[in-house]
Amino acid sequence: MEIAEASSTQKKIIDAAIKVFSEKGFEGATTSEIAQEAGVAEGTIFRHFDTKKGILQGILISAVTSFQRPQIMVSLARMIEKGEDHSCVSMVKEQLDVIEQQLPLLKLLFYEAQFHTEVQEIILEKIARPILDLLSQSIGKRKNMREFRCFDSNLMAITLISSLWGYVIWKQIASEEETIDEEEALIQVLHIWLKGVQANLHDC
Amino acid sequence: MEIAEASSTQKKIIDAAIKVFSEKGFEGATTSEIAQEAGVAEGTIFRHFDTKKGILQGILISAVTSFQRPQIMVSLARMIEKGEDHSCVSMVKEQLDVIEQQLPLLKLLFYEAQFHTEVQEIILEKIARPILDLLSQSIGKRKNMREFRCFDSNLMAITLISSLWGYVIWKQIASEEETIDEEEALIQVLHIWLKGVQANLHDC
Amino acid sequence: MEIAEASSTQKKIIDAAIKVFSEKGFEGATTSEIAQEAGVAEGTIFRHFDTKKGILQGILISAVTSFQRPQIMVSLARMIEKGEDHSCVSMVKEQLDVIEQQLPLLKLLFYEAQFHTEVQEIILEKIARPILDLLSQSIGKRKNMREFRCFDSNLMAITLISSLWGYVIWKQIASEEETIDEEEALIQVLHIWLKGVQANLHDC
Amino acid sequence: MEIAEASSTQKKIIDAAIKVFSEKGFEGATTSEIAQEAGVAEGTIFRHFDTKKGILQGILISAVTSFQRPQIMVSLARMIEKGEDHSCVSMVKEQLDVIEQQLPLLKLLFYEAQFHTEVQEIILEKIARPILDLLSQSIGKRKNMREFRCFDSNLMAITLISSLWGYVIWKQIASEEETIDEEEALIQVLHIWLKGVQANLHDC
DNA sequence: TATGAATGAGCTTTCATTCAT
DNA sequence: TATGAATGAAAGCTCATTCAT
Repeated sequence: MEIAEASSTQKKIIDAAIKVFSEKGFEGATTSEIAQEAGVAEGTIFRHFDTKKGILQGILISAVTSFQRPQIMVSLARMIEKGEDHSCVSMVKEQLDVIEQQLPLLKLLFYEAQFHTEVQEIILEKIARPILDLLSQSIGKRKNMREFRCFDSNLMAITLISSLWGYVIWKQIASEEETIDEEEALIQVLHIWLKGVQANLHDC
Repeated sequence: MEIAEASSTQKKIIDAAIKVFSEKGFEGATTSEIAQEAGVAEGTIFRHFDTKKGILQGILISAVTSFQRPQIMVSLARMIEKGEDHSCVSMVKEQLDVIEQQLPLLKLLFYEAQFHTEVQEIILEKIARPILDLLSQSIGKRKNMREFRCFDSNLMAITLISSLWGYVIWKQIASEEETIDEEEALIQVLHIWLKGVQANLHDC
Repeated sequence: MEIAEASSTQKKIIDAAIKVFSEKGFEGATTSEIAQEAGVAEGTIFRHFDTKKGILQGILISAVTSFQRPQIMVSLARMIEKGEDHSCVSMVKEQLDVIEQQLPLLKLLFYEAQFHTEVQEIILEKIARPILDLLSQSIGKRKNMREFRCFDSNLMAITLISSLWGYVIWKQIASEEETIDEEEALIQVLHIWLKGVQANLHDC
Repeated sequence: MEIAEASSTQKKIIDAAIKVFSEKGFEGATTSEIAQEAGVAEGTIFRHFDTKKGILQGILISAVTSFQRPQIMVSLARMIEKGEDHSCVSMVKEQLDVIEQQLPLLKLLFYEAQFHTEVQEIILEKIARPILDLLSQSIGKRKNMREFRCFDSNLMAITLISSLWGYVIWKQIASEEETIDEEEALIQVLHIWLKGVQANLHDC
């Protein structure tokens, strides 16, 4: 399994880079630190990636695979199509925990996108757009059934995603504060959104 | 007026640093670039700030003044207390534009907060917390009047703020796309939230 | 004398670089070695020259000044115009010693010219061409007086220069061998050339 | 025929190294580039040569074979012994073209000789000295016949070689200029030298 | 106080060389 | 024997910081 082994070095570097970039930011991280974390020589990094920026793109490519159609979004879409569903909420909760673990990576990618056009384009086309489309479609179906208000579907999707995002970020920041039960909090966030987008009888 | 002059130099540096940090990020920016942008010698920077990080804190301090109780939040609080108010919406819209102009700075501060504890603390205590308290209080009043659902006030506030934040970020990213009228979009976002938090008669 | 001092750092670097490049070649030399030789910090080099190659160009520029119309060539031109002149020979000898001291630098510049177009162009236009023109003109005058053969003037000049160059190089390489007296050798080289280019009565 | 194959690999490496060294200089060339040019793995180079410098010596050894008694020098020696001979001139011309094709290699070897004693010694003993001896002997014979001036034989030989060398280099550098016919130029160079060394009746 | 040349530690990157396969 | 991934020392270069003026 030579190929597997070859790519295993690459994987080690990617994993180390995710860790170090997440902790220090892209510019704040050093290749020597990444090498050490990966347990390889610094020169080895540059046999696998042309430049330091190349590592970032490598991370992105590997991230695209796992974020392109994240399970949480599929669950959310299902929840939207079927109306609120408590079994669904617990699934969403579970998957939100996964997202939280990757929060530093996500923040890194979204932030660095400002400075690296290639990164921005890939994130937009391969991550943000597919997710948004997925949710927009589900939202559109409910709109057609007159169950959701006839607002802009994208906007409704964004409202949902950013509410969840805001909740996750807040949990991180205010970690030591007295907060309500996590599952309860998630339910409240989803309830607010669901009720917010529900159509009145005489709407539209 | 030497003091005035000194502080004017300081202001020039702060302004230049905001520009350069916003464009390149904190680590990506160089003090020499900031000096050039400010029209001062590189050494001069270090008469006003001990270290590069000191400039970031300087920015933060000057930002705290303008963000501590930003007009937009006051308007939002008023809107919450009085119920939806169209005159209020147009004010919110106006102030959201101001926010948008400072978006790079805000993103910078929020992002760098991860890596610099002092920055994080100041943002939390001087910006995030006051804003959240302001909104939470207004929300609390409506809750007491049984007009808002008896959800966690902080959570409701976060849902509102992050919906608006998400909307602003999306506008930036998807700038060239066909989007609905900005004012209409803002109204939709606020409507979703307002309806989402409104109490049913038999709630709680 | 601040200006003098500022440029003195630059001069120190140039002088050190001439020494190190001459000893190790351009690629074989390191900037750290140059810095050490110059007695400055390595970083200082890059305040004065953008890149390592920039140092080479800096050397060239300073060399152009001293080689553009080297005294030896003026003496040679005079010798050519007046016919052989023993006082002239001793002057040429003297100046040839100067050239010899700068031999490593000259070899460096001529050799590196192969790899750096900018260097090549400057050497050609600012050093080689003026020298060749100077000699060609003097040769031309004698040709017009029917005292020199009607060969190509440039070619005659090249024959002279390269004979001298060959002699100097040989002296270096075969330094420890028994060689004839230097002044005598020089006279012989010049005699060969002078007799070689002299016109017969019935020439042309 | 493993030995034959091995040596063929070695030859491929030598040929590639000549090309790459000629184009980039010794220090400027990389072993990876040589490997690629040779169509072998980088590691393979080090099965045939201990170090990078070893390749240079390998080149030198293979060059010694072809330069030790180059045909052009034999032709020149014959020309000297017999006096000017037009059939000889055209042969010299032909062989000078061969030299020109190997000019980069020759320049490389002569230049690098400065930095590598072993290279210098081999060039001196195996190339320069034999050539010089060959010409000196022929010159000596004419001197004995009172047909050449009683100058130092080595010096006369050097004058001849460097005139030709200077001519070849000049052709390269000033390639795009209007120059006289190559054969005519060569004849002029040789005429200048021949007439320059010819004895007057009452010489010595 | 403001300057900007100098600093030197530390960065990203290169490359001759090694070695398990 | 040939391979090419891995190595790590050292390269060129950057930049926050200092300090004499």
